[in-house]
Amino acid sequence: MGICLGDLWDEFSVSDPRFAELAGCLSGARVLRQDPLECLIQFICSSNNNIKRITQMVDFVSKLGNYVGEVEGVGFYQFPDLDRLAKVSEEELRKAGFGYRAKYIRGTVEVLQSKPGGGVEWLTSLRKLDLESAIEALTSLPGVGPKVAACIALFSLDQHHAVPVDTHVWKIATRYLVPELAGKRLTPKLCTHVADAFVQKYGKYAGWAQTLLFIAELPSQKALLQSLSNGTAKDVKPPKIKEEEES
DNA sequence: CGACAACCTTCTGA
DNA sequence: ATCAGAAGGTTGT
Repeated sequence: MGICLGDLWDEFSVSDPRFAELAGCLSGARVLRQDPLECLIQFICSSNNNIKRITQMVDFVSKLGNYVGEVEGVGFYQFPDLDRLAKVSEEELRKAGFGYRAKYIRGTVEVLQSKPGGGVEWLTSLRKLDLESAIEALTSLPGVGPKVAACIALFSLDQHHAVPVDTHVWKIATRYLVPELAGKRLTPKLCTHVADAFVQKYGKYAGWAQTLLFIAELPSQKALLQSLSNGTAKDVKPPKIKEEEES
């Protein structure tokens, strides 16, 4: 029954030689099956944003939930439920640095709360829909466009062939998958086109393929991959420490 | 449909 | 030191 992770990477490697080298270094990579509400809120935070700030924002939301415990000096919290999230005002979120995403979160929480059978139940029920319907439902939420919807579908709704197309994936795609589109600007239509191309090439687990290609492209991973192939992993430079001001 | 500006904030590179 | 530009997009026109 279950498909083995190794088999999956091998399968991708057959249809794409580039995978062979990547899968060697990142063979343990996998796609999480996140809690849908947590995933939704997190990816609303991610839009037009950088990883560092996204992390701060997600930390803020997490700490609204119940404290679970501490591991190696790091505190952990239960992700807040819908009712808890509903108690946070747009202003509080803005003060916490959410910017215009504050009203997206507010709006989405409100829409979810208005769902007859319950917002979380509604979200979870999207697992039973086909990808297109799930995306359509998700994009009805404020702050959720095609990219964020695809992320939620892939990372929490069992839609393994959902392919989130953002600026990174677009660059990857125009380099390896659809070179004829290089130079063009990313429109919603081309978004779909790229996603389809991924599915055509990698099949029903296309989202997993996209994820591996994507993380291999992250600067942090690139440095690591580079050092691994050089055998200089121990020479990776530590992150730069902020200089103190003299006054 | 496609193009384009606006949107919060933080960080980076020239 | 300063400042445009980008950062895992979405929305409205």
